[in-house]
Amino acid sequence: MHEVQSSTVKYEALLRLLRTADSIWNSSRGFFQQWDLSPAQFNILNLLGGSPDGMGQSELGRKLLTHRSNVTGLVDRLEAKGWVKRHPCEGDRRAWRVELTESGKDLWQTILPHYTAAAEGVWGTVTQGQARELVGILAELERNTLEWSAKTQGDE
Amino acid sequence: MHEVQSSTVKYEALLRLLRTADSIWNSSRGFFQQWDLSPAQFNILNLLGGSPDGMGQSELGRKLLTHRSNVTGLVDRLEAKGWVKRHPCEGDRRAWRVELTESGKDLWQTILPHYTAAAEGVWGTVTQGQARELVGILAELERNTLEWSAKTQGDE
DNA sequence: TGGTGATTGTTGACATGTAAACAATCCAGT
DNA sequence: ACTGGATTGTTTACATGTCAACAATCACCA
Repeated sequence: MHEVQSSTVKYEALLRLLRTADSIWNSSRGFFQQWDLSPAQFNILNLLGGSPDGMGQSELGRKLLTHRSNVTGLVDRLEAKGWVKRHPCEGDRRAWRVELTESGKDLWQTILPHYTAAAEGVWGTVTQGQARELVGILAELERNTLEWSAKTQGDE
Repeated sequence: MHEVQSSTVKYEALLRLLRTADSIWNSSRGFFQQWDLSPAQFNILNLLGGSPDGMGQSELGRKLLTHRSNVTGLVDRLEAKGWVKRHPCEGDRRAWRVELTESGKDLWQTILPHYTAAAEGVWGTVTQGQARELVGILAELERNTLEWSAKTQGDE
């Protein structure tokens, strides 16, 4: 049995990566459901929770790798539920500062420990060292992806 | 400097995993665009390309980790473009066999080498051995995710 | 001051995704 | 043969995502 073609291994490893991420994302849906949140909505809460001064919608979009037009609807729905509020942004009349409301902060604080515990559980017997190494590889993948996509398609 | 809390490292590694997958998926959109395909549509072609006898829609959904109701629309659009065709399924009058058309096969064969080359490029300096190790960790993550989600939410 | 180009959030059209409900059909056990 | 439970694909309603176009505003420079 000779060495398997590198291209095949890497091609399948890439599919596996996408599949695993999909799997985790999907099962997180059931997890957040108990607080009537979608994974995407929680990501916004989580980002705002670490940002006492709030954040503009375009900035939210950049950090979550999603288009700003998508942020509009996400913030709309979170605002309707009372977890989040739009404030006018001093010094820029185009923009909003999106901030957690008091109950939004409470909700975030409630969820956070459950969330980190669940994340811990997903790793199971994988050691912290392995996790660190994985992060290193992921960083390289992301770098190459962006580089390659800039080369082929330009910046916008 | 003491050891960083394991929970923090693993929590962030998980976010990183999701983010990297998102990044790759997004830039693949630009890649497939040159053949007027979305990533999701290509995944269907790719699955059917390796399945000479075609596949039922529910089966497609299971392999792509997506709901069967979503497959309906994906196959509709691929059929409208002529890459794919629904045949009645012998022995089961509820189901379709979805198969590539001749031009669908051609398209798949055209894209495949570009696709594997791009996948290769994304890995950059990451060795095949590292890729294999990463696959092992991903498998464990997926196993734990499913296990945990079955425990918390039941099977359906 | 005025003009030009970039950035902000929104909208509309559409693709992709979930979930529940539905009719048709299959299947297993009686 | 029949009944009950599972599975198939579709439909509907809705959340999430992309993209292009838009008006308002900002930032900078001549």
